[in-house]
Amino acid sequence: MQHGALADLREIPSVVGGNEESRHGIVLAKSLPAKRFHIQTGETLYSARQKCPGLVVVPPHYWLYVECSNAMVQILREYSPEVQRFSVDECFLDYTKMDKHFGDPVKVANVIKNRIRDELGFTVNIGISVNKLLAKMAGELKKPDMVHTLYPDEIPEKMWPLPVKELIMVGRATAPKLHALGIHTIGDLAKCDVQLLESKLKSHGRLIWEFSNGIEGSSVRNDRPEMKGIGNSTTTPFDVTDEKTAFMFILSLTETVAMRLRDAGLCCSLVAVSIRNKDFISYARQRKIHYATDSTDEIYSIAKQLFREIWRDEPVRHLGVRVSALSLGKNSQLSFFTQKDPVKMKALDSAVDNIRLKHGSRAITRAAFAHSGISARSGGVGEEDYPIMSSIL
DNA sequence: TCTGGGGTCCTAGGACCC
DNA sequence: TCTGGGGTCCTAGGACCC
Repeated sequence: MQHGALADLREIPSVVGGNEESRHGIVLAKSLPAKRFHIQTGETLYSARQKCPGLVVVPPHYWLYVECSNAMVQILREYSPEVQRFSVDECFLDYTKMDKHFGDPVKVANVIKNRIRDELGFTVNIGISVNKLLAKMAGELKKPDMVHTLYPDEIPEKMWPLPVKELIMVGRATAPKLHALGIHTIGDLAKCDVQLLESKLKSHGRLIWEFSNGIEGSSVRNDRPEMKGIGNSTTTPFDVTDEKTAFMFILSLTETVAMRLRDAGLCCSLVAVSIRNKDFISYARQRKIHYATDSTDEIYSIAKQLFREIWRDEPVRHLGVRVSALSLGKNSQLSFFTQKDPVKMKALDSAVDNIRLKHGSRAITRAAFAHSGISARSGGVGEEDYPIMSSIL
């Protein structure tokens, strides 16, 4: 709207959606008017259009969302030093003792909400309570542009009547199991016998029972949690039926993963490859390596082995490469067994990284991709070129 | 013109050790 | 005609979040 768009996507049935031609055709986000047609995030654009002919579909602009997210966090930090990013569009803010400086939390929440709307141009919901779980549930109440409280004494009135699937951590698999036990609302869950839930759902049963009673005690962490793994995956634009083509996609994914790994200053000791076939069956294989590496070539070579070991010689629609068991890059243990000179490999990776950082990721690519019709780098949500990675969230 | 991509955590089973 | 118990590490798969 700030750039002169004619229609406000928020006021018409509209969705942000992926590109159907490249088999990315799902709903990523929806407007409230689109929601009234029962369009759901994650469903196919095809099905969304059936529910709402004339639906407006626009492509995503991930880096715009990141910029907006950063601007929002900047405002939040004015009101508390303890702000935890939960996702690109959600934060937790610890207001403990901050009322001495800024006053009543509900009043301040309204000020913050209005500032974000007026200064940044988008609306937010703010939920207030005594812990993160209840604050989050409060934020999910009526939208848009609202402030809600959900204090413990308000739980029976505001949270218990909701369908149990609205509770965080009750998803596609748990909801039907709860329904089978006669549990349909969050209130039903809260009044259910914990022992019974624990026997049916193990520790998850106790967790969601506690949540349904508003019990949750984690703190708002300002620092970013330690990264556990880095992965990229992609739905291929066409079914892959031969190993050679699969290896090209795996290489392009490995390029992204390894660059992110080096950008974060880390090495990995575990490599995993995942496959989804044309019937949507997924499987994966992982291997622990007894040294740590951040080399594109080394990760690629392990990923190729893993693919060979599991591929069922069938049409593939999705491929993924993921590294974990991360350690600090400095002083990394060199392997006795790699054929190539590790010092030279490191220098090569670092030279390529620097060229891409300076001149864009397309400035230098492997010759294998030339005229192949396959992107030399894949993974990531961005339609645009990646600038650099770990610095964002 | 069917069905995305990036994560974390938990559980179960097998191999191996003493 | 038999066959423990405690532990760690590794792999596969599933569930959840946004």
